[in-house]
Amino acid sequence: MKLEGKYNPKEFEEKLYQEWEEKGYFKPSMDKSKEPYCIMMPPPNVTGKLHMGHALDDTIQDVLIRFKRMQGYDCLWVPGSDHSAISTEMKVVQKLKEEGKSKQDLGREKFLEEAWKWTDKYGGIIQNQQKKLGCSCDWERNRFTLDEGMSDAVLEQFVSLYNKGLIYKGKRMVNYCPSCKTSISDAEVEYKEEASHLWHIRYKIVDGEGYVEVATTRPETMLGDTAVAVHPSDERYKNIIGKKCILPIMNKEIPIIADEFVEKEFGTGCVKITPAHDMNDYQAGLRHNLEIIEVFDGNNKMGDLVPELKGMDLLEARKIIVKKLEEIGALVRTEDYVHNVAKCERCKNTLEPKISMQWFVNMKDLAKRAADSVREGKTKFIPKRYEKQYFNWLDNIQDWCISRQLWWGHRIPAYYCEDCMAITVNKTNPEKCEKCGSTHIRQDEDTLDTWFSSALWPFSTIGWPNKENEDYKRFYPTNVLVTGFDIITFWVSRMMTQGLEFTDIEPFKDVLIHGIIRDSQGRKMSKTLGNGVDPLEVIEKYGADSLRFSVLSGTTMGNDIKYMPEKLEQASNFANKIWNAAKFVTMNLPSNQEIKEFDKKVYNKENKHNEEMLELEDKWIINKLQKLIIEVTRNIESYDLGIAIDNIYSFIRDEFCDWYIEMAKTRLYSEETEKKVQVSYVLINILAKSLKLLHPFMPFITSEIYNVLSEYIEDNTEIMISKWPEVKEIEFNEESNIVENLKEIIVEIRNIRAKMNVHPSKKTELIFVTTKYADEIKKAQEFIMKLGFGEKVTIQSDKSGIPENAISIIKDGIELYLPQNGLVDLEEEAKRKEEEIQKIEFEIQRAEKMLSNPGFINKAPKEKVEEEKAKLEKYKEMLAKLK
RNA sequence: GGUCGUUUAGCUCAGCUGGGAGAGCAUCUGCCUUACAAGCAGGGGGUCAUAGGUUCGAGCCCUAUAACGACCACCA
Repeated sequence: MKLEGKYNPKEFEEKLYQEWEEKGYFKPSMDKSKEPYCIMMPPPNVTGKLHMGHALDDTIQDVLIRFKRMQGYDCLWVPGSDHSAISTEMKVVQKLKEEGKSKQDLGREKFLEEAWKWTDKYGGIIQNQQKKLGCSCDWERNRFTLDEGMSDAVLEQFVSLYNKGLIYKGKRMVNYCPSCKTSISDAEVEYKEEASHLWHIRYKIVDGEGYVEVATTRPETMLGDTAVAVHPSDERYKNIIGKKCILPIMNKEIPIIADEFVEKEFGTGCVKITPAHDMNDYQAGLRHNLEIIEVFDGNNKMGDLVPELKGMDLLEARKIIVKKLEEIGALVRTEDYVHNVAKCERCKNTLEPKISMQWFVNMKDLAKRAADSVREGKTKFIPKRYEKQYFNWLDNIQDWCISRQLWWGHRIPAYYCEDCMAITVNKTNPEKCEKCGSTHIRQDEDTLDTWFSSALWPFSTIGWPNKENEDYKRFYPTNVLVTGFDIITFWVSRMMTQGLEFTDIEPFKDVLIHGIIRDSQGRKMSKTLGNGVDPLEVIEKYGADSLRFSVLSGTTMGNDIKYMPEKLEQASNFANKIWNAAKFVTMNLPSNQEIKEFDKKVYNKENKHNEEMLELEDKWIINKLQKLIIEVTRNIESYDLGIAIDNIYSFIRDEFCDWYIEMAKTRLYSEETEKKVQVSYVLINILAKSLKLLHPFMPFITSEIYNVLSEYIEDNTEIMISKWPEVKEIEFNEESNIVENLKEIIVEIRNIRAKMNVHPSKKTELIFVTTKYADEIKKAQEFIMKLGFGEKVTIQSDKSGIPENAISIIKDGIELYLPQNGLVDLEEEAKRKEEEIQKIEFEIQRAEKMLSNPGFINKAPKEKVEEEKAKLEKYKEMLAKLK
């Protein structure tokens, strides 16, 4: 079989994926003799579409899984999706709105029906896109966070934490999103700078002269002020502490209190305290037992403190209040001011701190344990610096607000007795109150934070809480979690806390953190900017392999990646190059039987190559490949995927295509079958092995080509289930060095010819003067002649008979002379030689300087000193020959 | 305010535990050499942000500075 036509990924990518899936290659074998390896895919939003971030995240995981699978591990990669409470509910609400309906109109049950319909309609899209990318995950184990099993896990989690006293219900100030109409956790708050004003207002002091001046960014909250605070050690205000002042508009007396949290330097050093609408004020209010007066109603409109403002929009009311303050002379001045405003991570609207009854998880001990695990190195972050981010979050953690005023999600399994008010928390719907036995019970209306369920992902996906589940027993804990740094607080830290709590072990050994993909201008890709790149369009145009290559080549874990279309060009050019190289290799082959016969002769008893079966250049490329195998294996194992793929790239392109294939041609075109078989064997094997190395990165093209090659080689399984190449001992170092020298000489010949503008058709005699390498050069003369534009290769032991004006090229142990034959400009050649001499003299100076430095001689490692000495000798010798 | 990251060729970025600066793209020169013009061969281009320090030796380690970026904190 031969490869034909041009590289066209569309012709085989889809087909191959189907074959892999049908043959069950994505599923683990559960073979006990193999070591398990497991990755849980971070679940994307169930109704989401693939974006570049997923493409990167999935590619990394697929590389690791495919690599480990080839290394002989029993691999499981579990895909899935997340119900994404807020974002999905928002989408469904939006859809209903377009139909003129509201959530409340429908009621809970009907709404959930709609949400499921929505999920069924848009769910699964991303899975198909991941298939296009080549993800080798086990789709039969695909999970959804609202699945029955996963929901059961959440119930188990909630009830267990509740029974341990780690979950409690309480009235607290939480971040409330007026747009999503739910409370959210601290992690879901984003702060954004916003230009605003600082209004300075003065409150008249009772029983005394003058005023206290406070500053606020939210004058509309002043209606709910219940105190003014100053710093206890602030000399300016010592005498008014304990006095009262009059709150304008409300015309009521509020106390002046002292509290450490006040910054003396900020503004006037006096702060108005509105416990109902500010986190700090709330805390201060608790400390000083202040009355909590809510200014806004449940819909985030003005309440009825001032009848004329009732129901008014907040900003509207602000204007009126400012105007009123101005009228009564309470407004001192207005100043432009930029400050941070809390925004909802989901909808980007401004959050409102709100006191309400919510469910919380007491995080302190859970967080400490999770942090300690990483401190003790039981779970490692790559790169390590992200551990700081993780510690920073966990070490300063607040209790986690887990209740959401949403319907789409896991409903809180708490039941209230309408008779005795007791709470029953139970996995299954209780029939009666566990305290008084009343049947008048109703379930809590709220659902749980999405992240509460995704915190269980590493084990709830494989059967937990059933600890006897085969998958759970075999694959937990998982090996590595691959995700972006933006999700460390949301997800990684929570999986760690819950994993340790429920399974007593870290849910993953490594946490591999990657950056985000930015647009070509370095901006974050976002819907609002419309600068997102659709991976599917990229696949359509360049193929999945090119996309995968482009997100990994030249990157480092943890650093952001700029999207560069040029990189896709590079990738697809590379793929095209491989395609053509493979086409060439399969073009002039002897029969596969002959090659396989040769294969049997090529290894001796010690499983080392039979030297007599191989030519010099064969040994060189084998040596190079062996080094590559070791490199790439190490690179992938240390997660240096960018380095790994670039190493493979330069081997295939620079060594195999540019040199070896060219060297191979003379033998391949020869009439002698033996030579043809020999070189074909090497070509096929080097290609096959480099394809194996490349397969985790570019699974499609490597597979398509390997299917053709496999009939010629012993290891004729499909590449994705073939064995990862191994090297016991690197062979042929010496031969490799000789070829490297010859390559340098050939480059020099080309260089001279290029400088002198010699047409390729004009050949010259190549006279080698060497005693050391005469045999090798003789063996290599055919390819030397071809690549060095020679018409004839002569090898001699001295310079006799060489014309005086011949061009000389001197390398370590090898001299080459090119008779002029009028090819070359004499002056140019003299100049070139002079430059060459200067270069060598410079090298000699450098080495001599180093070697005359006593510090270097005494302190540098011996090998290094020897190396420099050897270099000096080499250059001196070269110089002597040149002159 | 705290923590961290980045700064290397015209552009985008690599550079593993310190031991002669690399890639891709762009650019210039010459080639339709029967795998590949989506190509081949060759070339030019860098005070590795700045200033100190450690070291025989620093792009890499330490200190300070600057610019940009991220995260955390949130001061009204």
